[in-house]
Amino acid sequence: MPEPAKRGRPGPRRALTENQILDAALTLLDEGGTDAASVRGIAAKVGVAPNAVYTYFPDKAAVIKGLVERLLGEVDHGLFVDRDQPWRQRVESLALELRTRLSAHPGVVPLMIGGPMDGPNALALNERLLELLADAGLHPADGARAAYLLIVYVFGSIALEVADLPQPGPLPPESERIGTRLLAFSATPPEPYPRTAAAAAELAAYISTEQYLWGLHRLLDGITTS
Amino acid sequence: MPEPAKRGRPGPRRALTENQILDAALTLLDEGGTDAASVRGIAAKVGVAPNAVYTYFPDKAAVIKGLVERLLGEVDHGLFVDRDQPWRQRVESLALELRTRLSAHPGVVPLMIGGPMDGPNALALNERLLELLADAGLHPADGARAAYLLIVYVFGSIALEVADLPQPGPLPPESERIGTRLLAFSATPPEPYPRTAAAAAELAAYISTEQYLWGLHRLLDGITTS
DNA sequence: TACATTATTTGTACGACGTACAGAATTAAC
DNA sequence: GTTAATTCTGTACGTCGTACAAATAATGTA
Repeated sequence: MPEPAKRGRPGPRRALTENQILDAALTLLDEGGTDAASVRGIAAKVGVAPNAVYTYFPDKAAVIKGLVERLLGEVDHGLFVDRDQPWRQRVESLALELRTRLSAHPGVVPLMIGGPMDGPNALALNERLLELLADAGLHPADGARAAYLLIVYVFGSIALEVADLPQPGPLPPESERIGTRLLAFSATPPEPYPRTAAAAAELAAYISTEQYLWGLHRLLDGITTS
Repeated sequence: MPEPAKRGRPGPRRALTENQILDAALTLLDEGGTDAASVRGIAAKVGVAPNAVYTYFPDKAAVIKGLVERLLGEVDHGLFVDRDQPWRQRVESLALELRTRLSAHPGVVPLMIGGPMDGPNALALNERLLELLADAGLHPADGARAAYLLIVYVFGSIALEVADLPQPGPLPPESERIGTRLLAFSATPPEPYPRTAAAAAELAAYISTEQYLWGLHRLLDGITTS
């Protein structure tokens, strides 16, 4: 929505766009963890003075907010708006899609939990979920509560996963912690401990996804039998 | 566990203790929010130079960790270790106790989610929950999964509450459109019901607790019918 | 009592952070 | 060519976490 333009115009060759800034922020978060998204770092990444960022965003919080919004905007609604599909499958698609999108950028999760998610895309997703549950035949009141439960589950699950993962580059000194965690949470204790960090990460990913689905099914059972 | 002491001894009047530092940190968090717990602020609160804190904690993260641990150490185990009580009630007691403890200090929640919770008290709680579920007759594998689900639910719920996400609003008026009703308790309360801020807070507290219990029951239903 | 030893606290300093403000640079409209 | 609008930079302030060395005060030993 660019204003109709007044007298004078752009600036000097316009070195920046909002999306470049968000790209830089996301890259930094992905490779350096939650604390790596500094305004100065972002500016450096796009080759600009630190305060140039403030031409496009009022403050750092706005950058984060924009980033979260863009991420949420990427979720594929096509997966769960199809009214001909069984509703449980649609909920599952939504939950899995969200999880996939978010855990692809673990550094973002603490930031998005840190502040209110009231952007248009967040609200749109909320709305979709409510519609979906209404399609499932739930009374609006029950639909709202079920939506709450599902949202809590999705975000809680991701937050827990992220909190457990090593934030910065190198993996933790000992994979012992992963081992005990899996022992506590997984159905079958990993008989052979993962040798390499990559194997450990892969196993953890598999188990946590499987875990996630199991919990989701229990949730759905709870909702339907109420 | 103070070392047996060598030759010389204390310092100059020992102005500090770990607990005083944690107290100051908690007070700051309570009255100023998550960002208010700065090392300098803590030091000022106990009337000491900023770096004096580093005599007792290696860094700020350790202070936070100590604070979380102390908080978790305060949960009353007596409420749910009684094997003669019905297990569902015991789980409920644990979940509610945790929620009460944590939402009494909302500023702490993002901090505790920010890092792994691997302190002794956290692990002890985990252990208690697993024992409880074992008492309930759940197969160890199912117990572990149920524990995961419950933990996700408890922390996710609290995190969501703290993050000011859209929670289900007042239930009665069913004629309203489903989407807009959810907005009733998000970021800025529009015009509806509560007149005073105190009344609104009270109502919100009631609703979110009630919501929490409902979700918990759905969870428990899901677990038992699996 | 005097001394040496040790734990605690402070003084000072550094680098990184978010961001405010004034000006330079650049472009478009007149 | 002048003018007005926009974008970016230079510089600066206050705050943060925290490292290092010196000052302080209490203790155990002599």
